[in-house]
Amino acid sequence: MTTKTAAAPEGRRNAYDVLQERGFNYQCSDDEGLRRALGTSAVTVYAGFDPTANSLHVGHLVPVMALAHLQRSGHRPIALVGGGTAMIGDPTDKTSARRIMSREEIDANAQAFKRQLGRFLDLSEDRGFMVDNAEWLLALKYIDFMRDYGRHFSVNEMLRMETYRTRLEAGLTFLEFNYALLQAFDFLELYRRYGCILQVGGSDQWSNVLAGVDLIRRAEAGQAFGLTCPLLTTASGEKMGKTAAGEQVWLDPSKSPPYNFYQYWINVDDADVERLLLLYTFVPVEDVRALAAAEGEALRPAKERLAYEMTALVHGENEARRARAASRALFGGATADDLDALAESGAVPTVELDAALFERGISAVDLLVATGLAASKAAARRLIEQGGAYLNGERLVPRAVTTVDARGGALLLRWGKKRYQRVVVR
RNA sequence: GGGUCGGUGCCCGAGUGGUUAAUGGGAGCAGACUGUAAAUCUGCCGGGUUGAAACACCCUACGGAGGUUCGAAUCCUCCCCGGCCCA
Repeated sequence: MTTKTAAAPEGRRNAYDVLQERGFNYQCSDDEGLRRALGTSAVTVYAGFDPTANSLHVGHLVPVMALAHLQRSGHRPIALVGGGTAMIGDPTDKTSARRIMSREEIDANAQAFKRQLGRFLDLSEDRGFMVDNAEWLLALKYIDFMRDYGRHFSVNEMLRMETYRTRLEAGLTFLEFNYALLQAFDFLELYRRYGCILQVGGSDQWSNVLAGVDLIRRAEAGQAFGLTCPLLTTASGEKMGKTAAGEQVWLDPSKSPPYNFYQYWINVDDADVERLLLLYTFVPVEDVRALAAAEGEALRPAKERLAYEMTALVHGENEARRARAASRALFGGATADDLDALAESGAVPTVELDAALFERGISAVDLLVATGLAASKAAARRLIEQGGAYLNGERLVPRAVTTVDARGGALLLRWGKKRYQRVVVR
């Protein structure tokens, strides 16, 4: 895999500058100091991920890419899985407490994370590795912890943090209030065990990151750094990594199929393309600038590049090629027949339906429901009424769909302008 | 523990005995315009049944469980959860 090549295109440039140029640096505890540290020797750096779902999603990926760039510049990344902290829940950006997860669930999620992170980071041997903070957090003794570390934290200071201030109005439990202490302790532990002196995280983690830097100074008189990446929002101000419908875009192909994943990226706002190419791909900066210089429809190649690179990184080149071919065909005016070859490979979203349904004739409404395009019959009716349903490229009216429509044993449904669903008659 | 205010549809937030599937805003979906972009305009926006269509019928819904009433999101009782104040 290309991401695992040791020699970075950036050569021996200071990793700080690489990150700076690509837009990763949002806040830093000490820009000068960090730049110097990164330029002096190989640094051990970590980013944490709480295993609260069985897959990472694209929102996690910015810090991951930051680690990847650092690794390519010769530094050593640690992917910290928050098996211990997941049992508490980070109050940041949440209006209510997170549900408590079981140990088994957390472990299974952590395993899934490791597989996915392996596509971006070389987690073998000495190049980089993964650790689970459950290793030290679960063994903590309350009294010892409070006496040794609790005294380093000022409640006055914590209460001034934005994170807690907002939660003070909605309600905050002591359990969650502790999250910052534990994350700070993680950093300290990694500092002690592996000489880790840098934590990278999303900008929402800023206060937690700083807490760690402070703790290392107070407890060990050591110098560590914190760096946060911009919390991605789209040009229109919404959180990045969610589909229009508000669903997360996952890395797990069973949750977000490669085709959908590809489509997500090709549909981003014009204004976001350049930033996303810089943050989410390894495309050289000059190339990104050139691609993104285009305007209007000419920006399409830039979006295609973004979608392709992302899909290739997450799902591999093969899947990326198939998704791209399917996307081009679907939006290039291809008919159901043209799509057969593509569909064979499974690149186009496809469902199978029993031939008997078509032999006796299935209503347009039922067909939309049966294929999963419509969430309910009411929704399907609504769509047809409004003229947003298409069958084999023609507007679908309320009628029975039969084998006549399924030429070649397949038909192509479209919901609105963008959602395609191929149906194979079996 | 005491007092007090509150828990409404995906979110925010009106409603305080019937005309309420429940004002309004946001989100979302569709159409028009476009470039698989944005903005704008229009329509839709709990589910199901019959139907060409429904102001037709049924179910579910206003934290939970009971009750009062011809009728409740709206009144009463108990419980659960949260804010604020006091301890």
